[in-house]
Amino acid sequence: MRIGELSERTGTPRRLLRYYEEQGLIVADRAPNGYRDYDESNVDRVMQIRGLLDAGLPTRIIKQILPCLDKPRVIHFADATPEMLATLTHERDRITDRISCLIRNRDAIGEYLEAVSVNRRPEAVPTGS
Amino acid sequence: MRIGELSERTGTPRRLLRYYEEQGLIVADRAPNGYRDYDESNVDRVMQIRGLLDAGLPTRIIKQILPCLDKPRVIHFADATPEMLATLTHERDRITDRISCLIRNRDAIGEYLEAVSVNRRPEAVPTGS
DNA sequence: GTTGACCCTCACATAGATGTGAAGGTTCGA
DNA sequence: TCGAACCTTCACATCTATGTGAGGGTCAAC
Repeated sequence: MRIGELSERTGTPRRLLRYYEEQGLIVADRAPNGYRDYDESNVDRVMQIRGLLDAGLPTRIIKQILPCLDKPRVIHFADATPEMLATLTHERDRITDRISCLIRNRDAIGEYLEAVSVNRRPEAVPTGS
Repeated sequence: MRIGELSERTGTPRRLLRYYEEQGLIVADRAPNGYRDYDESNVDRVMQIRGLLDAGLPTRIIKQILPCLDKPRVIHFADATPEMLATLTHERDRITDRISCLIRNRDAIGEYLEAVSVNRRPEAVPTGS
């Protein structure tokens, strides 16, 4: 598929698809006329990328994570240098931190919304404190 | 406490503490000489802010979330306009999306690391596919 | 064979979070 | 009273992900 279709199917501006390619996050074949030619797997990959970017990861890190997401993984074990494994471990832990932070805050928002929906103007809310 | 101490205790450059204030995320009293004067609660608040920024939320959104985090909440119910509640609901859902994305990817990294630790150079990995 | 809808590269612009430093006031201890 | 270590504001710089558009090629349909 060409860039327009990928753009539509992923809701991503063409500009960014080219940018992700420049950053080494996706690869595209080229048709004889120079047009980029994407295969089906790029749809999922682009969604992954967007999700991770939105979650605050920079392209530099995403690039290192992406090989983990391909199944079967066999081919990619060549990348598994000790430094790479250390990086991955570290990033995994940082992601875990992010997750707990987000869960905490989401739950706080949830509780707030709950409290508001129960009583638009409460004098006191049982917070346990 | 003054900005230097808050900076040290939160691991945040002074520059950013001033920036967060400018964005309306924190407030500081002023000593007679003009120095910012923070109270204890700002330590936690700054950590919240940094966590959320790191998780990809812009200061504009963080500003709207912060009131949810204060307990007791009683005072803040004044902010609970319908638009605000809609925004919060929406942001909560977006955060939930981010969380699932991060969990998916973290687990994928985990599986990758696991696979590597079991066998540095496997011919085939049981992926279920 | 021209038009319209694609595609290409290149390049400059923007926005948000952050780095850095200048120019200057305050406070405190030697 | 001087210097060190704070603090202030202001302003320009940087990086990353994006927006936008110019200048130009390709191709299918009419």
